[in-house]
Amino acid sequence: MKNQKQIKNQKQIARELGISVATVSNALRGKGRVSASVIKLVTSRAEQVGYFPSAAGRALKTGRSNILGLVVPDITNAVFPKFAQGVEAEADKCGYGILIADSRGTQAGQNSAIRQLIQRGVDGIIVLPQRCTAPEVTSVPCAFASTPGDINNTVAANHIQGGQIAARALLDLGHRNFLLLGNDSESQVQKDRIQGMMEALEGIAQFEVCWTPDVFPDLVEKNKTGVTAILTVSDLLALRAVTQAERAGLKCPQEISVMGFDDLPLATAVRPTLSTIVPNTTELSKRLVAYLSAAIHRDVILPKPSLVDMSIILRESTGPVATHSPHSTRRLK
Amino acid sequence: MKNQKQIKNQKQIARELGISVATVSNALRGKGRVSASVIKLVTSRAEQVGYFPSAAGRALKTGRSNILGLVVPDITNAVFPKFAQGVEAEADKCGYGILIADSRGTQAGQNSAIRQLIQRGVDGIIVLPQRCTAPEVTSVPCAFASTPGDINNTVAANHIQGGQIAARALLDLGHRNFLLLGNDSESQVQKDRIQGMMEALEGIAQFEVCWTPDVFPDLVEKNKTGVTAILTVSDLLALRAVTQAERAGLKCPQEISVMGFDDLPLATAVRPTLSTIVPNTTELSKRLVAYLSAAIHRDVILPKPSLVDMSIILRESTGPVATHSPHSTRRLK
DNA sequence: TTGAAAGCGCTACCAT
DNA sequence: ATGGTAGCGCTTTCAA
Repeated sequence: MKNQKQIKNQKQIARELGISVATVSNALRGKGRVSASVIKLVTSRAEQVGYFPSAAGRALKTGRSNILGLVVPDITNAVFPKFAQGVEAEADKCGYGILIADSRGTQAGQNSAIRQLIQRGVDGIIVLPQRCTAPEVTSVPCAFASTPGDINNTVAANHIQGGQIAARALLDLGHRNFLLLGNDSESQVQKDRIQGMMEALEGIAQFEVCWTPDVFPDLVEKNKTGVTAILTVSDLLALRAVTQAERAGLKCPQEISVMGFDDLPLATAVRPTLSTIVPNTTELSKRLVAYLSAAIHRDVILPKPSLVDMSIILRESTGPVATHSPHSTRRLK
Repeated sequence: MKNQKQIKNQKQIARELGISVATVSNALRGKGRVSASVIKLVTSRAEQVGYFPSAAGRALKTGRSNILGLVVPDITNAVFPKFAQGVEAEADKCGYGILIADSRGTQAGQNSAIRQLIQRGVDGIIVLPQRCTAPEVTSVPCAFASTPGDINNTVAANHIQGGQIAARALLDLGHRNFLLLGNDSESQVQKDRIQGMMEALEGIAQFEVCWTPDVFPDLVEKNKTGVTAILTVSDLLALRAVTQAERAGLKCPQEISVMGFDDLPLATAVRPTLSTIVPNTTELSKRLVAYLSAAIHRDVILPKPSLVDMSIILRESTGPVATHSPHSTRRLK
């Protein structure tokens, strides 16, 4: 017991210094009117004994824990880590800690996760909703990161715009015959991305949409019919397209270009490295935390919910359409 | 203000019921000697008004927050999510929440993250150390997840054993000429994995170790010299080996087998799917949380630190050595 | 069986 | 400029 280094509190510091706890508190917080000499005395003493305020005591008094909850549908989902990192960094800047909760992909799990977090005393909650399910009404501020819905506290990546810039980038490279690849036609995110692609291609190029729950289309055959570019809704799918193509002897990007989505870590770990559409997780996190912070402090004007544009990173998996290819654009004209 | 649903506390429940707070507390916690009728009365009332105890109040009184800190070197590291999920699940089972902190890959960041967590009042901390750097002494129980070191509160995946089973699996498939692939010869994890592989192969098969910080070995040339199997230290590296091989016209697994490590999500997303060595994150998490829980409650006997064996998953990227191949084992004999 | 009261560590109000 | 004190919500001891 004795070897356990005792943590000092304000009371003990006050006693040792022969002053009151109120003065210690005031001196430490820079509040109140305390003489410079006492401030110096107290702060140096506090430093010396390694004092830091008790989170519980402060939370009880102020009614704030300075902790935000983060509900994620599935931690093993590859897009989560980048997001969590952004949120953690931004929260840290604002003095908040992040308590994570896994909703295990179910609506019930999501609700129970939210309840859990509230009971743990978080000041606000960020939810990455599972398939855009409606939120449960809660007693603390909540912000949602998802595709735009009807709720007004949602911040979302602009997946439609993301799909558009993916398509335009390949149009710029001369491609005029596309294969659009998704793997979950129920996912609003994927639907939005595909929709954006279609909007950008409509009337300018040929395209075919292909949802592949399990079977993968025969890329060689597609290529024979003139396809020179594949737009996918995820890096994982893009990777699969690339490996599938190369196995069949189709060189990427010389004979076929492939575009991914999300800029997962694997995008730069594979060869060819993947061109991809990257969500601005920093900005998303910033807005989510800013919204919560404002709501927590009961600011009158809350930041507007909004869409955050995505950007593009061109790497090795995309290239100009091969002019000498028998399947190139020229032939279609 | 008025529309904000007021959260009830014990005092209010006590007043409404015309009894004392002490009785409410006792009834709710099943402690003390309270009549069954009062218990029923209080619990039903609590349920009815949606009462839940204030985390801050309880923490202040008990000195425990029921929150564990988790320090990770880099959230975007692909092995982290599975780990975090395991820890979160296990902690949840034991009534703990998880507060995450990113050490941003530096020793200084790690120390500051630990300090932060302590200030937030966590009861214990799990650290995934950056390159096995020594821990800073702390005032709360700490458990480390890493390769075995000298510290006695470390739980680690048995990377050496993992390397061994990777090698043995391919020996069983008839392979006798290996290429061992790492990409960071400073990493203790990678060194252990390679060491395990070498131990299993020594005296039984030929092998060559190759550290590839940037340049990738010419697999076709290696294959010409008889190599039929590649053992890597990560799925990412395995994937790169597979794509490299297939680009060069070497079929996987028909002509060359490739083994990964970690069972990242991408392992099943690519073709061929990757055979890999998978750490038992569930067991690791269980032991870490169990250790901390025991330490927090000042149990006399603490669970022993220990190594957790890894297991193997055989998928499509490995196969029997081709008997007809001119480079197969027979030729070496 | 029940209740009164102390006190965990902190902040803020009000006196001095 | 400084200090006394109340009280945040809870648990626990002790008294009734």
